[in-house]
This record gives sequence, C-alpha cells and structure tokens, in this order.
Amino acid sequence: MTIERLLQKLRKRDEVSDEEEKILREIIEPPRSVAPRQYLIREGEPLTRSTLLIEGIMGRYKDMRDGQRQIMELHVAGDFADLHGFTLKRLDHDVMTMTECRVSSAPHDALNYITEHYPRLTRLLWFTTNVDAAIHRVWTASLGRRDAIARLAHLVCELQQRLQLVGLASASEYGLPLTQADLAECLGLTPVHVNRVLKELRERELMTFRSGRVTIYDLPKLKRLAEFSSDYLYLDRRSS
Amino acid sequence: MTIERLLQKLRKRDEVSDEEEKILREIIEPPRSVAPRQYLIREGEPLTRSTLLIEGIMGRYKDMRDGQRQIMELHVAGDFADLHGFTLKRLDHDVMTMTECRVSSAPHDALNYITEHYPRLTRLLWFTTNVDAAIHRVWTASLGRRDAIARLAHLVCELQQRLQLVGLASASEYGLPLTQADLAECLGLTPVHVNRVLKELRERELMTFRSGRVTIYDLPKLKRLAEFSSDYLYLDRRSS
DNA sequence: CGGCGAATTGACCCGCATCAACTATCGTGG
DNA sequence: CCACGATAGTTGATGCGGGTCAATTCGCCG
Repeated sequence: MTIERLLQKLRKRDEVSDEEEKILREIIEPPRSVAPRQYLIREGEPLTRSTLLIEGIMGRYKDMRDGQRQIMELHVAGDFADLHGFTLKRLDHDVMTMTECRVSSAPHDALNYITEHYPRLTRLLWFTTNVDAAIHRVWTASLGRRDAIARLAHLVCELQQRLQLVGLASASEYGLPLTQADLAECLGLTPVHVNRVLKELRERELMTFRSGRVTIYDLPKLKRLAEFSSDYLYLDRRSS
Repeated sequence: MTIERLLQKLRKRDEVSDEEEKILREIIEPPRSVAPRQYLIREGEPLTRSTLLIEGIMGRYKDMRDGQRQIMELHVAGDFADLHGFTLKRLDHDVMTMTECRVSSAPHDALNYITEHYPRLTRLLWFTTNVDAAIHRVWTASLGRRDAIARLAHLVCELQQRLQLVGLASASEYGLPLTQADLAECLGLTPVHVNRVLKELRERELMTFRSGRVTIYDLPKLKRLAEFSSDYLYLDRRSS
C-alpha cells in the first residue's frame, strides 16, 4: 500500500510493464506521516524531489495580499502533488496537507533517470501532469461561468470520480474530511455562502455533506446540475 | 521565422543544443495560414499532431450548455497550442484562432521519437506544458479571488510579459487584436462590464485598449493593482 | 450613404459578500 | 462530571459588484 493506488490509476490509462513498475518502486522512498494543515512546499522554494500522496488529502494554495486564499487543486491518494516541480524546479504555489497524510518522495535525480531510460514511462508521467492541467481548466471554467450551486456540485462530482478511481468512493458516498471553509477556498466563495448552498442541495435531496462525509442521493441529477462530464479526467485507455 | 520564437522562449529557460535545435526544425512541418475565428481543434477529436503558433493569437475554449464560453488560455507566437495533446491524445476543450494566424504542426510520431532519443529536450517540452498549467492556476486564482478591475489588469500584465518574451511587446504597448467580448470570455465577465472596467482603467490613467492595441501608462502601478508577479511564467534559467 | 459589428452608456436587478449573532460539537483540565 | 474555550456550522439583515436589458454611438467597409 505505497504506490498501489498510483499504479492502479496509471494502469487505467495505459499499460505499465513489470520493468516499469519495478523502477517506479525503486525510486519511491519509504512513506512518512504528515500532520494536518502542514505546508509541504512553499512557493518559490527550490525542489529536488516530488511528493506522492499515499493517503489523505492535500491542496495546492495561492495566497492573496489581503489574506484570501484560493485552492487550485485537491489531491487524493495516488496523486503526485508536485510532479510538475520536476521540470519547474520551484512552484508558483504552496502545497499543504488538508488532513493527516502519508506521503513518499521521488528524488528528481531518479525521475531524470527515468526520462533517460524509460521513454514510455516518461510519457505516462508527463500525461499525469497534463491531467492536472485539465483539472485546472475545468476549475477555471467553473469559477468563470458556473453559479455557486453548480460549482459545488461539480467539485463533489469530480472528487467522487477521482476517489472512485482509487477505490475510495462509491456512487453514493465518500469520506471528505474538509471544512466548509476549505470548500469555500476551492470554489471562490465565502464559507457562509457554501453553507447556504449545501443547505439548498440538502433540501433539493441531491446530496449532503456532514462530518467529513459526502452522501449523494441522486448522482445523475447532481451531474446534470453541475454540467459534469468526466472526459477531462481522461479515464479511458489511450491509443499510444 | 518559423520556430525562431519558440527557440527564443526555450533558450530563456534552458540551453538548447545545436543537435536539439536541428531535430526540432526537422519535425516541424511547413507553416500554413488560418483565418480568424476558425476552430483548429474540437473537444474530443483524436489527435495525431501538435500545433505550433508562429504568428497571431489563439485561444483555448470551453463551451457551456447555455451558450456561454470560457477561454482558459490565450496563446501567442512561439507557443504550442496543444502540446498537451501529445500525451492526452484528445483535448477537453476547443482550440480556435482569434486572429489571422500562421501555424505549423509537429506530428506525434516525431515527438515520440524525441522522447526516445532526446531526454533533455523531452524535459524541456514537458516543462512548457507545465508552464501552461501554471498559467491556468493563475487564471483560476484570478477568477476566484480578484475583482473585475484587477482581473483585467492581470491579464494585460501577463500578455505584456509573454509578448515581450518573444519581442512583440514593449513595456508600454503591444498589439492585441481582440474584442472586448473576447476579453470578457477570458475574465468570466460580460462584455458590458469589461467596457466599464476599461473605462475606469483609462480614467485612472493606467492603460487604454483601443483598436486592437494596449497602451500602458504606468506598468508598475498596473502590476500592483493586479497583484502581478511574473514568477509563474518561469522566465529564469532552470538549474537542471 | 447605408449597413453592421463593436463599443458605450444608463436603469434596474440579483447572486453572493458582509456583518453579526447564535448554536453545535468536541477536546481538555479543574 | 461539568465548565470552558475553541472551532465549525447556521441563520438573518443588509449592501454591493457585476449581470441584464435596451438604446445609442462609433468605426469601418462596400
């Protein structure tokens, strides 16, 4: 249970040979625990390794001058939180644990070695950073063009899909140990308004979010409300 | 004047050897012209080549059910508009010319060849897709947490910086042949409100946008208003 | 001169923010 | 065991930024 979820996700998209699996296992360091609400990476700091999230939830944050924050992406088990740091060498945002997490690292030297000797695996890792970008695009569209209720519904659908992919969600519920204020920081809303929107979703009998758990009563309706399509998560096999 | 601007940008970030330049030149096909407002790529369609923008402006679009659109990124000369398509094999958005454009293509087979034989160049191309993602993140933060005037100012600063990088902008002006409605689709606003915000920027003597040209009167003040820092464009040399 | 898309401006409206008070939950120490 | 303090959630009253609708004007081209 270290890189299993990562492999599970990669294999949904493309084949991973035994040799590729072996080299991946070799470069991933032993996991360690991190307390909730800890900064793993600060904006601008030089990076020499990338972080694989084994368990828990992490977020990519940007701080604004006035103390407001925007979360740009949430990470779940099996995600690299900062694989883009491998080519960027520093980040334009912070990375923080939202909950208690278990994480491992992949040294950039080792990733470099992969790019020198495993081109297919390299393309697959590149692919995963491009899926992160696709998620960014959907969030951009949400913030630009969806109203508060559709935005929240979309986030709930996205996490359902991504958590299901690694066996952590069913069609009707999953654990999401975040606060309403966290959701507000994802959605470009205030905590107060998130609360009101959750109330409306509850009253419309679409879903509830209580004590760190999402319960979905009618997923198809929720998806329709959110105008959600999972295409952007690239869950099907690639031809290449 | 085909891949010159691309090389110019890449060399700002890292070295490109003669051999790497040679292979890049070989895989890029001869440029062709495309009229304004033409779809180059439609969401979901299978891709076998990636598009290098030689001249003009292109945009990445998402359409919403109700006919609204959100632009997720603008591309300028020297950008690959869909290099992410190389690993994704289809896109989650449309790509459209905003102006008359000159474009070339790089077949995915040839890019594959690069990943097999030129790991350093591969990392550099991977890097450029990660910068696109960084741009997405900044737009996300803009839409989530900046008000209309700061959002518009930020976009103007970003384009100034990116166009300057390829020699198409000075500190005080650059050509930007878009309509106010185009800007609205970037900024998650209505054309009417973009108009009002432009008026305010004019009256505060920060900048003007008229007949396809941005004129900046006070770039430092504009950057302060926008809370703009160019860090996310990764313009400095990487250590790797 | 006429036509058409883009820009401009005014009047009015609404979704979400703001401010403030109150409740619920839970861990901690006396 | 209860008092407490802290954090999260809930609700109401009010205000504002940006949307909507509609009428003009501008600029360009035929």
